[in-house]
Amino acid sequence: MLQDRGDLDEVDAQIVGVLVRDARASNRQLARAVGLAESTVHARVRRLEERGVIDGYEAVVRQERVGHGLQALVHVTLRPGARQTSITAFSERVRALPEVSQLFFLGGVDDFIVHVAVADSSGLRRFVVEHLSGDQTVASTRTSIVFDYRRNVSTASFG
Amino acid sequence: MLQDRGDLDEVDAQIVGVLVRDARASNRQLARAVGLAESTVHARVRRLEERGVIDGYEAVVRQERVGHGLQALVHVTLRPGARQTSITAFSERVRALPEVSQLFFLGGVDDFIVHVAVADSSGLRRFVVEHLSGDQTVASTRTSIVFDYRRNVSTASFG
DNA sequence: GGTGAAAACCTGTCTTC
DNA sequence: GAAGACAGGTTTTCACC
Repeated sequence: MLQDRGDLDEVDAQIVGVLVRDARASNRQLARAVGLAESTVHARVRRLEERGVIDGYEAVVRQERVGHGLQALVHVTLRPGARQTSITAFSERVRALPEVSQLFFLGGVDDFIVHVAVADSSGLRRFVVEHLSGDQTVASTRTSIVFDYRRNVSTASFG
Repeated sequence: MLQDRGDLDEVDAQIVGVLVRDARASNRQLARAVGLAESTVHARVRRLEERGVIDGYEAVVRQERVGHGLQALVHVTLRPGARQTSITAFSERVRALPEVSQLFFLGGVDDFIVHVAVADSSGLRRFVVEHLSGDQTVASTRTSIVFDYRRNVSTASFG
């Protein structure tokens, strides 16, 4: 895997732009979009994957349609004495929990923000108590309900 | 689009589980994974899309490889008098900005948390000043650097 | 890098159960 | 719902530019 950053040319940027919006776009669609041959865009997509610019392709699931009607952000502060190892351990453990959809490790007042999707408020309470407050390394938590959540697949970043 | 929630059967849950991890999995791969015929999983995937369980397919881009070396979460509080309309307007405007990768609308102390990806700290400062602090409806902001960010594509949620 | 062409493979639809 | 079969599209490789 090479180590270049931010040097996507026009065409790569366009390709990424299409794939971010539709991971299943065919090479033919991509070829039309950028004005090159199918085999060429195919090679470029592969290079983007190899370089790690494209890190994978995921289906977007509406959590509320899978019985996860409630989302929350939980701010977590670890105990002041927490070592590197306990931070890593906490992070690894939490991130493996099925309720967790995202984990941010932060600089600032809070050490982590955990984005969770659960069935209802009792599921949320159970999650926080069992997996966060109950952890020895956790000093405090603060939970905010997510009313609305938007992931951006904005046009502007990529051609 | 039907309106059922959380009633995925075993097979649908497995299919979703595979597609969340690899949006480009073929019907053949899915068929093998769940032990049914290709045409059958094909029909099931379509139903999942129609029901809105699967909301789309996106390529995952490593922002740091596209010249966006710095990510931050910006907590935003709007002015107390902010009306429904100004909240909506703020949300729509911010979410369309190319630096914004996610927007959470919250209940609690903060009204919004904005996840941004920018080139560097001066880009971050510019973003916050120009698009957030500068907004009439914004009362205050608090910015935290994201040291590490994990999106979860955990096995456990889906069979 | 880019290309067209060929082979292997996959999707989408239809018919049947 | 599930399955096999088929036509048309798509991916992948390759020899050539």
